[in-house]
Amino acid sequence: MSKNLVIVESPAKAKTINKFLGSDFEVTSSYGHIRDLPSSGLAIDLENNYEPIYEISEDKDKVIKELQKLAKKATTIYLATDEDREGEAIAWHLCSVLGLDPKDAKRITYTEITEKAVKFAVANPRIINLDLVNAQQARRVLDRLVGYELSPVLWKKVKPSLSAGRVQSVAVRIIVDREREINGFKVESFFKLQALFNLSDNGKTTILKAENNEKLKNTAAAQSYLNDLIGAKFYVKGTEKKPSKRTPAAPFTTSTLQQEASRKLGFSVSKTMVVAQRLYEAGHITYMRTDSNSLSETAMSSLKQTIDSKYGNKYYRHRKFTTKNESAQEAHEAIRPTYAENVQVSDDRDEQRLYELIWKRTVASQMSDAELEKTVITISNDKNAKEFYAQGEVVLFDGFLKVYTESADDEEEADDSSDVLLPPLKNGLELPLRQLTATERYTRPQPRYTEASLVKKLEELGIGRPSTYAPTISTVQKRGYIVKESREGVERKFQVLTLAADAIKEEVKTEITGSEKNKLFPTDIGGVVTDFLVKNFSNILDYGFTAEVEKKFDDVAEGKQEWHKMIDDFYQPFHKNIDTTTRESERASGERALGNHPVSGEPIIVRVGRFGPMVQVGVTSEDKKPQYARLKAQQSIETITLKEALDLFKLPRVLGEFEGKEVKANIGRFGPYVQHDGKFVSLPKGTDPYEVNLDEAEALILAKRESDANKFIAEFPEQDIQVILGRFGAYIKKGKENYKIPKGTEAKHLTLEDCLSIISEADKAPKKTKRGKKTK
DNA sequence: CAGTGAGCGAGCTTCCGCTTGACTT
Repeated sequence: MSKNLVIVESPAKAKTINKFLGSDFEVTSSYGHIRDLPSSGLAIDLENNYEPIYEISEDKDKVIKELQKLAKKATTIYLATDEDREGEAIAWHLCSVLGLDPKDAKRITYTEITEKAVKFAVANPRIINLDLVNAQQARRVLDRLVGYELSPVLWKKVKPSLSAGRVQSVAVRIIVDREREINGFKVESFFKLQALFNLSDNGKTTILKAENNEKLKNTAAAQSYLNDLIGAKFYVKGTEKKPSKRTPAAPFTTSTLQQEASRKLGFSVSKTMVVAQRLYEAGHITYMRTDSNSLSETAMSSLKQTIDSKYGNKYYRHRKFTTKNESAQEAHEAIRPTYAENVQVSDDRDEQRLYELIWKRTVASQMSDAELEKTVITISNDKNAKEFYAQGEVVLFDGFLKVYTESADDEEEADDSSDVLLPPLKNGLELPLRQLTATERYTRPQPRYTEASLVKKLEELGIGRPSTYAPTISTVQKRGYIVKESREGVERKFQVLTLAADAIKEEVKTEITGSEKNKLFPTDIGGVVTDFLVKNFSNILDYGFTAEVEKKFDDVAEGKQEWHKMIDDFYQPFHKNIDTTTRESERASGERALGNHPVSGEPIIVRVGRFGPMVQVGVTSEDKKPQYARLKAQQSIETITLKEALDLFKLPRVLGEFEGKEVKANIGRFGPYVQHDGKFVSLPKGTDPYEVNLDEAEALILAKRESDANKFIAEFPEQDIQVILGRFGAYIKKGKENYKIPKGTEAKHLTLEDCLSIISEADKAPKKTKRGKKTK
């Protein structure tokens, strides 16, 4: 039987294409890359022109055996991997594994998955583009050289197991730089003005809100401003109307989907990808790792139908979005619903919500502009030349806004002027002043990054790819360079001056400022590593480094540059720098002197030690050892003060005696605790070991005793079996193993026989094996 | 994950970019 074999990258895609091609074709997938550099060792032959030493990727043995089997049966093999640098390389690796000649192989590509496009591709194969393959090899080799030569320098000079790379190190730097910008930001206050007027219309009185963009420097300026307007009469000076319009955003790419899912649904970057993957595999959306904004012709015509029938033809507008990003490779379409007519696709709440987001964004992208009208009323007075402006904006035609509005990153205080309909007012109409306020406001530094806004920044810099944004974010957190945290704000006072009924009133109010939710903060080790790398390898840490090497990869792809030469030009100076840095550079610990101890006069320093950030008092001498203390969770060696550092030596604290035994508070490996009579009790969240008093400690000790007493529901010592009430409910413990109790079983009533049968059932079932790291 | 309360001592750690699965002997 003669058969044609088509190999794509993704199994879900294979399934779809299989439907288009008849029974003469078998479509299968490579599951991404099939060969790569082994994870241990450099695997690049430096003596032999940087020849990469590839091996079949772990866990790809089976895939390859299957491919080889199918290839043997096939008369023609089509390599249909993605149309980009990585896809071309996969096709090339497939040639070597399947014994094909790349100069003779049938390589096919298409940017939209429709029957027409796929059949056309099959009818018009080309051969492998070796220049493009070499560009990929250069990319791969450069990343390996950078990553595997830089990381060991960090092991020697900072701490073992750290990592550095072209992408992750710049990602960390972005966060570190921003944090320092925020720490160095000088907050200034100013006064903002707002006037409220009474507006009478047929006996009904409404309030007209007006502002003035003047910023008053200080309290005195605000006082004199209000003073000048005591007794003033206000008039309408003029009304101006301006039409404006808004256009919809482009359909989603991976990066914009991650940003919107974060803002609108509160999804982390990795959650978005997991949920999108499920929608993709179920056939509800197109591929979710893409950098392209464009929609296929077929998708656009089905969107037209959906919009016409749901909202009417005047809501439809044909739009073609081009991808702005220079680094985009556009091997896929934008992320869109596969069938625009489907609105409800899943019973899973997260899947359905993400799908709706994608649906709305895609549909809106083919809808008409929204037409708006902005009205500005200028208000003058009889005392001086100051003017106020009342602004309103109304939607004349909603267009795409009927379906979707993109949200913004910086959630500035809601814009008052939007959606306010201003009545037509005659010039010269008097507006009685209700009140005029000058409110103290504060300047704000740039906001901290969220996972999603970091992805946006990386994409702007051309760093990383759709398939790596989520893994990169998780790597920098796993290495301990960055933490995602929420932090509580602090109270801040602000003044409010109000002019009403010809009198000025002054008040002081308080607000909460600086609270953060799920933002990215650098750790001290992140700061130390960034400083070390910027100092010694500034070119690689440069925000533009990736963009620069990408240009060179492009030259290789276009056949204008030989790849070994390109790598050699980079590697020679880079490796020399690795050598000198290893030899000459000092160990980096971020050490900073805070001053001297107020009593003993000993020097006090902070630095990152083997177990993390710490304070050291004194230095090692013959008769004295220095004292150490760890920094608290949200403290940093960059910002801690001398006083805060000294406070850290208050632990362990002796709180007093309870039942004749000492009660101590301290912080241990598992967080803060109190210790009494040889027993440890963890402090609950919000209880500070520096503040906790004896009464609170006693209550905690008694509560722990109580829960310990209830902990053992049943015991069968003869079999070493216990039924224990744990944090997540009751469970069975035999020796060192733990066993779940089946749902619906009362733990209290378990007999020894019940336990034994649960245990033997569990032992029979296949054990969940953890996805282990490669072992040789 | 099922309950702990230190302080390595030999050998390993690490990159970026494609893609999903999680076994028989």
